[in-house]
Amino acid sequence: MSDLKYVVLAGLSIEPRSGYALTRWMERAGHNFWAADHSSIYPTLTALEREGSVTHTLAPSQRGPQQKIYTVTPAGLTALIAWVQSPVAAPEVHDEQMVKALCYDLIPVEQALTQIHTTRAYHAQKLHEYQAALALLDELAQSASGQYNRLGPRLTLLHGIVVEQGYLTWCEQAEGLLRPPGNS
Amino acid sequence: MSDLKYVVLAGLSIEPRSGYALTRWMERAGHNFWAADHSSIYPTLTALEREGSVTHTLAPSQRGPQQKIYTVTPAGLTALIAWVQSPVAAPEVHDEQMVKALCYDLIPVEQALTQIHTTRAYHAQKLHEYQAALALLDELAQSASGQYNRLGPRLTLLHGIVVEQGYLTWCEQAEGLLRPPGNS
DNA sequence: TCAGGCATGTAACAGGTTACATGATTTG
DNA sequence: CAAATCATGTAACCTGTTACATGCCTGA
Repeated sequence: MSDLKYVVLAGLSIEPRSGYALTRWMERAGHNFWAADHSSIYPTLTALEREGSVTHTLAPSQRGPQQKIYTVTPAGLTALIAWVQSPVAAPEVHDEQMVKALCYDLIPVEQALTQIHTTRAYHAQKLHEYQAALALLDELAQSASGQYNRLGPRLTLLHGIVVEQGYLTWCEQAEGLLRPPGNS
Repeated sequence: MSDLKYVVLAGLSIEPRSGYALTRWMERAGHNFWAADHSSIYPTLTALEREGSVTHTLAPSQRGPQQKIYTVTPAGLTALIAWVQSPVAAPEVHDEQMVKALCYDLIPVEQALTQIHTTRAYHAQKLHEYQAALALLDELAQSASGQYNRLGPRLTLLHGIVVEQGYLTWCEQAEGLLRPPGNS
């Protein structure tokens, strides 16, 4: 039972969705804490359905073919809750930028700085997205009658924001260290 | 050619090491940006040697059996430098805590708070380790004649510190949101 | 009509993890 | 003398990715 199952269950517990919508959601919201591709999500949904954790109903789509809208079953919810209560594992990171930074002594300073600029732009963009999403959440929380006022999505968004801010801080520190001292 | 090859090359470019020492290093320093186990490091070293990127010499050990000390070859260094200069990929994260946080609406607040306390303790510990390592680096940089004064290790340490600080910030925010309002 | 987004899936391959397997040396 | 740490490796399994495969609908 891989963790991806629980990620998918978690995604569906917020709101029933199609595999395609789940993929989109993982790209946007989920990407700051879990990476997954549509080609692993579809088989996971099939497996979850086989074991009785989700069911699907067919629904027409505005654009494109019919969708399978997946919903968490009571059994699936029970399994999800049990997992949520189990001890957390440490986060696992694979950050190429850091491996490259580790080797910045081996390349010209200019190139290292250029690379960091690119990285900074990427994370500034991400920060922007998360902040916009949080603003949207706030709006929905005020207008709607509480069903959009879940803690979960807010917590992960806050995390994303903190992470991106941290990365930007690091970029500045790195630039400071790389730029030759006394170079204005 | 997996990225792990370059992680290993990067680790060896800082200092020639045995597979065991590399594993230790990945656990400590490397764990904040790349997760890998000894059972993937040994085969990677074998592969790197087969393609001429590293060589090894045998060395006796104080404790335990003989070690294979691996060194990066000129060809390996060239390959590493080329990779370092190539565009960076976005970091890939798999953070269980965030998936669970996403589901905190489903469990009692007390349990969520307990889980966050555990997480906070973990990251506080990590922060401590990284700060101690940075202090050690500073010492070495002052005393030794520059060979310990590489930018790379300092950059990744700074990143680790920023990341852990960010995580601690998030834990506080999460506690604030979870704790029932008006509960002193 | 054609490019792009919607929508779902499969197959082959690459990668990493768990567990297995071995054995020396030191510390308590 | 037992446990922990040092030290290196292998094999089976699981998982996930890349690429392949299909087809509808909409807007330019």
